[in-house]
Order: sequence, then C-alpha cells, then structure tokens
Amino acid sequence: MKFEAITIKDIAKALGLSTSTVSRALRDSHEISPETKRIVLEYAEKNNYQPNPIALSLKERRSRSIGVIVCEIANSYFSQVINGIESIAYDNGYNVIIAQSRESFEREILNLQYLTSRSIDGLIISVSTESKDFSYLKELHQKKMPIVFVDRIVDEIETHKVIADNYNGAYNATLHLIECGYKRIAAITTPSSLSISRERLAGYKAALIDNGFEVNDELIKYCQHGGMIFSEVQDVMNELLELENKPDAVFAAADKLTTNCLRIFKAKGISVPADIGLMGFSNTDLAELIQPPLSVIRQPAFEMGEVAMKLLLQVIESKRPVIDFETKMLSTEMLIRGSTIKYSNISNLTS
Amino acid sequence: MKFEAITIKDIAKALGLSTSTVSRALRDSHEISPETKRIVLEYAEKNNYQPNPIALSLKERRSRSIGVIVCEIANSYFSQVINGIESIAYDNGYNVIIAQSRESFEREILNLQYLTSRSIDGLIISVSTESKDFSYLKELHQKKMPIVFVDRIVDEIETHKVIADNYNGAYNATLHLIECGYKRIAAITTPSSLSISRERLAGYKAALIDNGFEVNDELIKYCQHGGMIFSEVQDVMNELLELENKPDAVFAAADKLTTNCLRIFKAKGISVPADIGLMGFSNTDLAELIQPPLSVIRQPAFEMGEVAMKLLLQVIESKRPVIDFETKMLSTEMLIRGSTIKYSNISNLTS
DNA sequence: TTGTATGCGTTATCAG
DNA sequence: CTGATAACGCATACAA
Repeated sequence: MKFEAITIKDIAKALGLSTSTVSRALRDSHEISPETKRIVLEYAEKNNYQPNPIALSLKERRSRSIGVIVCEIANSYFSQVINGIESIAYDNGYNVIIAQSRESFEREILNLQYLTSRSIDGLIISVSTESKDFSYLKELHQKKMPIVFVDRIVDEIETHKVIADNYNGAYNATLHLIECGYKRIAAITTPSSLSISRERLAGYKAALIDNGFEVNDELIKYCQHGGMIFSEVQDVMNELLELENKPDAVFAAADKLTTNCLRIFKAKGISVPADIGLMGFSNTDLAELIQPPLSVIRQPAFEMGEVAMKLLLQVIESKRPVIDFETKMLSTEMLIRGSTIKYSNISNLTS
Repeated sequence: MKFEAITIKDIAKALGLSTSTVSRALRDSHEISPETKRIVLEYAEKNNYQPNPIALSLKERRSRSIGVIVCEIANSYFSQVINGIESIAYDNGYNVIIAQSRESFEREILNLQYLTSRSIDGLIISVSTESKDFSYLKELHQKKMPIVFVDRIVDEIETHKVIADNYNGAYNATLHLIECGYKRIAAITTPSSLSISRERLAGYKAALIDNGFEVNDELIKYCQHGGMIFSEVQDVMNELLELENKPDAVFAAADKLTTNCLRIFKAKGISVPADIGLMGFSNTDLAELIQPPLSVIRQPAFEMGEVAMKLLLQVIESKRPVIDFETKMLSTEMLIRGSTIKYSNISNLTS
C-alpha cells in the first residue's frame, strides 16, 4: 500500500469500533468515554495516523491552501513577498501554491483556472504587465473567492489591496536626482495598464513640476514587458540616448528596469553617476554592494506579503463578503549612495 | 453558493440525465451517443463546468501537486530552482506547493509532515543546514513517496539526486585564486553534515594540494547557519583576520556566505581584490554589476530545478519503485572578473 | 456513549 | 448506450 496510509476505517476495524467513534475520539473531547478515547488516541499515535487532508477538503469544502500568482518567483521583490506570505500561512496551517504568469496574460488566466474551482481557499495576486482585461478576476471575485492584490492591483475590483507608497517613492527618487543636480531626468516605466506604473509616473511628474521642471513626454519610455525582455529595455534606452537633448539621468520604475539599465550602462561604458544619474525601484539585496552604491527605492516586500496573507486569512475565516475592503499602503524606503537609508514621509496605513 | 461551483450532478439534473452519463460524456469518446455527448459538452461549456480536483484526488489517490522544501525562497539560487521546477510542473498540469525550512530542522520536519500523508504526489527537497537526522525522510522514502534531492542531498537515501559539480566548481574557484597569485587562501563553508560542504571543501583542498600548497585547518571556518546569520559570518571572518598569518584570499562555499563576506569587507573598508581575494559560490544575477565585478561560481539553478522535476515526474508516473536511481550532475559555470565566463571541464551527466 | 447512514464530487462496475 | 450503486476518507445528524 502506497504510503501505508492508515485511515479511520483501519483504526475502527483494528479496535472493533465504528468509524464515527474513532472520528469522534480523534476530534471531540466530550461525547466520548475517556477510556475509548485513550485507546483510539494511543493506537492512532502508535500507527502514526494522519487524517487525509483531501478527504477533509472534500467534506469541509475548503482546502487550507491558498494560491499565489506572480509574474516570476526568481525576482527579489516577489520572492520576498512570497517569503512573507509563506511565513504567515505556515503559522496558520495553510499551504501556499505558487504559480507564475511570466508576464503573460494567457498564463495568468490558465493559472487562475487551474488554482480555482475549489482547490484554493483564497488568492493573492500581482497581475501581469500584459493583463488589461480583468473580467476573469472580476467573475472570481463575484463568486466570492477571497482575493487580495499585492503591488500590481486592479482598481475596479473591490477587495483588499496591499501596495507600497509608489507615488512618494517615485517622487522622492526623482527629487533625489534633482537634488544631485540633474536637469533632464528621463523615466523608463512599465505599461500604464499597471497601477504601479501610473502611481510611480505620477510621483515622477509631480517631483519635476514641484521643482520647476517641465514634463517632457519624449523622456518617458514604456517597456511593455516590464523589463523581462532585455532587448526592449535596450531599445528604449537607445532611443533616449539618441535624442538631440539627451537625458542626464534616468528614473527606472521597476526592479528589472533598474538592473537592466545598469547592465546597459555598463555595456556601453557609461558610468553611474559620473556620466548619467540612475535611481530606481529595486529590491535586490546587493544594491549597497555595487560600487559606487546604487541608489534605489525599496518596497517593504516581506511585510507586504505578510500583510496580504493576514488580510486574506481574515476574509477566509470570516466567511463573510468583504464590505469594508481596504488598501494598505506601506511606505517605501530609499537607499541612497553613501549607505544612508532615508524613509519616505508617509504614514503606514490608509484606507 | 460559494464559487457557484457547478458539479456533474447539477448538469445531470438540468439535462435529465444520470451522473454517470454526464461523467462519461465529459471523458469518454465512445460508449456514449454523439448526441448526448454534444448536449452535455455544450451545457458544461456554457456553464463553465470545472471538475472538482479535490474529489478527483480523493478518487484517484493522487493530488497532482508536488511539495518543494527549501531553506528559503528569497535566495537567488533557490528561487531559480523553483522557477525551473514550476516551469516543468506547469507544463504537466502539476501544482507546486512551497515550504521553507529557514535552515531549521524542526521546521523541515513540520513541513514534511504537513506536505505528506497523501496531499502531495512527490517531493523535491534541499535539506536544511541543521538537519543531521534523516530518519523521517528515510521513512517517507520507504513508504514509496517519490523523492528527488536537489543540491543538498542525503547520500544514504537511494533516490534521484540533482547536484551541481561542486567539487570542480570549488576546485576551479580555488585554482583561480591561486592563479591570481594569492598564497594563503582561506575557506568559509557550511556545516560538514551537508553534502555540498564536503564536496566543495574537497575541491578546495585538492586545488591547494595539486598546486603545492598545504591545507591549513586554521584557515577553514564553518558557519553552522549557512550564512543566514550575519554575525556568525562576521565572527569567523574576524577570527581569520586576527590570525598571525592572515589569509590573503577567501573562498566562500555558499551563496549567502559569498555575499556576506562582501558585505563584511565593505564595512571594514577592505577592498576586493586589491586587499583580499574573494571567490565563491553565488547565483545572484548582479555579480557582474559589482565594480570590480565579483568572481563567482554559478550553479545552473534553473536547469537543476527542471531536471529535478522531470525526474520526479518520471517516478510519479511510472508508479514503480525506483531501482535505477541516478545522480545527475550539472556543471557549474565560472564568472570571473573581466566578464568572461569560463565553464568547468565536466560532462553534463553522470550516474 | 456508541453505531448507522449520509454526503462531499467523481469515476468504475455492473445491470439494464 | 444509459442508469443505479459503490467507493475514495472523513465528519456529522440521527438513531439506538
């Protein structure tokens, strides 16, 4: 017998009891004679009885596992988020099932279909850069699937959301470049269909305007694949560098964009910050080891994962529809050249 | 109704058929009239019927999900491995359930218990640095749970294993330091209970001996927590630097050790490679961006994940006990200062 | 206090 | 070709 799976039925047979008695002995405290309970428990212990979680799921209509969909696990930010999620999930006896969209809408939908239909109790998702049609998610939400969005949220769906303070993060990043004396600051960002893109770009623009600069659309470049495809970043960078009025600094609005900008500069022999300024979102833990240290905006990834999982649990366990859904905004932190960490000036929570 | 889960029974009732007919229409091709089949399929399609995977699991005694236990997801190497695993799993309709041991034996066991007892069809594991007693895994293996080890393997358990060519990786790393002219090369490594530690240390020693150096035990330091605890790495580094005959280079035998060594050097104002040589295992994708570029030994993490998952699938689907288990060894690659990538001189597979 | 019967969603077996 | 029934492992309403 595979895994020698011992069941309640086996125990019942061995002990000359009925399955229900055994079942009760295993769960209840009263409604069972102490003696029988002892015998059953003893036997169960000795034979290392483990309830079959699948049978339990079928009966209780809950799987005690939650699904997580991100574009890619092998991305510092997301792996840190998942770390936070797993940490809380573990403490509460939940399994985490991982799926990657790889920034593809099609895969996102497939993963969604795959994870749903009762096999998960809830979903934490950060939508892909390609996703523009969220009807599938909406439908899922209407069907009362507990959903929590992290980072890349969908505004139209009324449920809990966990985001970083993208606006102020981008604002401060741009401000930092301005304070360093750069005059023509370009922005490389992800598609405007993503919430994070819009928030970050808004912060970038506001910082420029607040400091007497004008927003120049030819200095704003979008990467449809969120930096996943290196050549795309290369292309937009080339466009920027071939401009009549070249930018003297770049604000990169996402992890992969920041590191890929760095790669491109290195390949071209352009040194940061001597030849060009660079500031961007990035959660890599090696930023401070780059010489000279790379200035970055960091999202509190682990905490975002934790918060998301806590909110999800709340929804799952309450079993009520979410009326008072909230958007938790966690502040970003800025790691600037010279190893100082500067926190953004924002409160931790908003609703 | 939560998720409005439509079942076979619902379809049967709506169409005035029996559940078995519906079931057949959904699976079989013959043994059912084309007409009924059409009607059922049409209705199922229209109402977006999705078979309940949990009920299927209960019936088929397989969950189509596999468990993965690593010490930490937020570690470049492991997140890349998981990426590879997930990639193959996805193609084959399997779910990946992630658990983290955080280098704790206790958590490893808890995760193991949690994942097993029929809720997973197979297991891919990289054991924690703390683990020395593998009886639980052995028991699981005896109970025919398909297991594949990645990276940190357990020799005594006869099943598929996927490793990198640690010996040659470490050998070449040490050789590189020797070729750079360093004379007193220290090693910082993980506990010798781990297979990777032994293999890498052996490579380090062999390189020294082959080149006329003697192995000096006071230059070999162990970190019980595999680099997870920064202060521990600091302590052993201090011990090394306070030696009468200080080392002039360090070989770091694991990802976290390499990056933490770098951090320590930076904090102490010791520059690499001018003041001290450093070469180590590391899968961070930013090594080449550190100035001067950090020389590292890279494991083919993604491929290791892929291979592990393929082997696991093979075992799961064959349903036979593994007689001809094999150890797949993938070659490491060396990224050395100056951006050249040097491959180790080893064939891709051994058994 | 204990046992019997039922159902969770599905498929396989056996009748019809 | 189709329908009734049992079974997967468990929990529980109901009966004893």
